[in-house]
Amino acid sequence: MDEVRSATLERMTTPATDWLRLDQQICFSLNAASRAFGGVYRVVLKDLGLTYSQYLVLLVLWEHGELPVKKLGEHLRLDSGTLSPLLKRLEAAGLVRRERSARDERSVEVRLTEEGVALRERAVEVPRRISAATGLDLAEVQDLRARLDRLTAALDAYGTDPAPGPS
Amino acid sequence: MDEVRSATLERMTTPATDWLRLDQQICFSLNAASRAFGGVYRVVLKDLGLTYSQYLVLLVLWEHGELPVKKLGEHLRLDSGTLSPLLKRLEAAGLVRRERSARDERSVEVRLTEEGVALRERAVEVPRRISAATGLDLAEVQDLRARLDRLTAALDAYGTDPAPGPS
DNA sequence: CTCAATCCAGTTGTGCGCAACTTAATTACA
DNA sequence: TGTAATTAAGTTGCGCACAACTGGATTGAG
Repeated sequence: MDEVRSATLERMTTPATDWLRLDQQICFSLNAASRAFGGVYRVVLKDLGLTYSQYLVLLVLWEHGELPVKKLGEHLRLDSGTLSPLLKRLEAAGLVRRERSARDERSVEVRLTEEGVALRERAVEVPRRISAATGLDLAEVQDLRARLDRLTAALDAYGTDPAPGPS
Repeated sequence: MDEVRSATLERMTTPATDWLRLDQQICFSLNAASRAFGGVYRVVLKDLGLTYSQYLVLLVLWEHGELPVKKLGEHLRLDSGTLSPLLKRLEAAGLVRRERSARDERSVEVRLTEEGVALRERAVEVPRRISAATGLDLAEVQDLRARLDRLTAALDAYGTDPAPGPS
């Protein structure tokens, strides 16, 4: 985007102040959708006694089995500041056990309890109910996911790589 | 991942357990993108001394002028439980004033201070910097916004209107 | 007019997300 | 080998989001 000096041209390009309109902000739509999802998940997960974030942790554990906190965080884009108390709550709920790795005393392995494994049976229906609430078909979901993941990658690069190209 | 034996059936009906994979969850991509945005906004808004949510409140006030808390919440999809403490902080920062409406003593009018109005000048460049970080062009942004807004509407209807069709 | 229902802002309590920090263990290198 | 740098998990502090609730103002049905 170039700087427009001339007053005449300025009328033709959108005035900078219009970019400050709420309904122009992609991030707001994103944020709103994310929170709307939260509301639906809150209802759907109520029976299981889980929050959405706790559900995500269990998804990863159901898929990958025992994992150190670090790896869990890489899958979920969360750090120990978020995960430590969350895992403590999951442990208190009897769904998960944490134990120091023997191989590396810094690391803590997180694994499902019997109860945690068993919960998967009841969680199987969750994605279907969520999918129904979105009203999206598979192709739309995959397209949207791809776009969002690219967007996330671009945003992650900000600061790290302000000029993404051959230097 | 399982080897697919009976191609015809298995292809059409993905095993329910596969729906529990993290990378199938649209909400996770959404959530991740939203948080990635948060990181960029945190950097960009640091100079202004604002959080992203505070910035959104100011966007609405810059656009609409004085508003009661209720209306503010409707624009932002937030309730008083979130807005009250947030507005208190904005007031403490000297950007906003709150006063009981004379016409309706239940209502509280939120208006910008001189300082709050002045901050707009410095905020004008924010959308440009955010836009640069996303790497999206205008058409992509608008398409994505439209999709997300439709998704939000569908999710909002969940519970309220389980069968949205002509009756 | 009356009083019950509704509405608005605010408070409380819980959980998430993240920066900044601490502690302890491991690794690297001089 | 000894020590400095790095790494992992946890803690603290802050702000946001939301459910559930309170208290006071307004509205409306009778």
